[in-house]
Amino acid sequence: MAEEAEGAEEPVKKKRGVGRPRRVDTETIVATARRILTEEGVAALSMRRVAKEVGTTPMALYHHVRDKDDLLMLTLSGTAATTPRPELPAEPRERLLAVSLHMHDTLARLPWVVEVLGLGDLTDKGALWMVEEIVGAGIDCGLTPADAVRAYRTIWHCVYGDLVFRQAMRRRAEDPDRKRYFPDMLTEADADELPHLAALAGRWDELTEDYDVAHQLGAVVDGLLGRAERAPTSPG
Amino acid sequence: MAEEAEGAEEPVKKKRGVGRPRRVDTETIVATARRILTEEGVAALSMRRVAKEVGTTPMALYHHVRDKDDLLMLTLSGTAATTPRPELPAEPRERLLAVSLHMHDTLARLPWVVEVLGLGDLTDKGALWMVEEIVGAGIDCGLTPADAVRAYRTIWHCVYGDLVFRQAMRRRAEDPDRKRYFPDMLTEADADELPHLAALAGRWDELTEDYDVAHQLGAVVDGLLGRAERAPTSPG
DNA sequence: ACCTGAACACCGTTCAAGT
DNA sequence: ACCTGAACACCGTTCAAGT
Repeated sequence: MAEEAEGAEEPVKKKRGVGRPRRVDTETIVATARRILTEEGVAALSMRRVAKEVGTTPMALYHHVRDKDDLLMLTLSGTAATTPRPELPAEPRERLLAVSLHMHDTLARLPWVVEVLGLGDLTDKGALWMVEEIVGAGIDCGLTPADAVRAYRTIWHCVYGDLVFRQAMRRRAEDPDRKRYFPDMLTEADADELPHLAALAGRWDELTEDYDVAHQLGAVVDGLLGRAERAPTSPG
Repeated sequence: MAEEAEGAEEPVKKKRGVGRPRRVDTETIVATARRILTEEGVAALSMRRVAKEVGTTPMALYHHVRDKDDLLMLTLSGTAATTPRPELPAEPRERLLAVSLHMHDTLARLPWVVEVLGLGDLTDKGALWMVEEIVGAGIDCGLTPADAVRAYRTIWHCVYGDLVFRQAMRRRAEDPDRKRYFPDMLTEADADELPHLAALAGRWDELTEDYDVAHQLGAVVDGLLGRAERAPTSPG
């Protein structure tokens, strides 16, 4: 029984390179795509590249996936399971914040996942526990189930937005001859129309780097919980 | 000489199909790209397509823009000016909310802009008044300038996230044979591990459609303003 | 059922050469 | 300075045919 479980669990990989190309199975295709994404990012993934690395023709892939977007979504499944599930505080507001931050910090290490998530689907079953915890904690804080879902969505937007623009910032930092726009585009003449921005221009980069998602999420959660925030969180 | 001036000022367009192609200028290139983006979206934009519509070779474009990303960023300039600037309430918290919503509603009508903004730069000078107003309103509500910038960034993440996933939802709705993942992936067996999600699965689509950015932003702003929210906003 | 070969209609960008 | 032609090294996807 131990062996059976072991064999069923083990991913196939390209163990036998000798014989003629074998029939490919969907999991090999998805796993290969996931490896390319992890190592080189979304821009490096092409159907032809996956086919080549799997040892088949591009068209063979279309027997297992509908199209490239479908393949991208399939690569998400199982990624949440690669990060251990943390211990969570019992107090619901703290639990809500802890899960939100766990979500953020996990994804910050998986830049390709952020790009694929923009396609908009929750496809990794192993990630649903985070949604469950956030919604559950919201309810425990006094929100209605519907409001807890709305709160989850808003928190997700904050997390996702931070990740997207953090990645954009990193890309820009890596390409040194990239043009800068804001705040460099501001001239002295703009100080009349845009006084605060003109005053802050010199500190903009510093403020961008200082941006602390954890702190901001704390404030956002306070707002989302509203009056429920001050409801008695009975200390035992 | 009159002809020379006429030719120089007037945007070229394809008025004269007869003669050999004229020298192209950057603004024509950018305007053509912007038209393609407006009419057909980011996926339809290619350097070759722009070159063809401008009446030149792909390589001529590289004399005016660094690369495709650069062209994309240049297309943003001037788009904010296409939406009239609204009257804003005087009360700072309401002004903050009104500008944030104006930002959202403007971009909801410009889906290609949302895609390009993911590149991460504020390139349209005509859009900066919104940042100025949000930061200014934050300061008027009692935030420090630094906290007002952080608040602006968090609000922007909420706005951007909503737009991205709203667009993804629309895309999915337009492709009827696209696979659905959540909540369809939930089985009865998941009700143990994911009780709230299982209970809410049937209402998920309804809750997604009901999501009201204005309402959520109101809560987020409350949280961001924190105690300053109740500070006296001296009426004179 | 699953896979292949060839083809269609494209990409972004470099390079050396022209005017 | 500005533009061109040809080339390089790719794309996603369709179709008809093979086993």
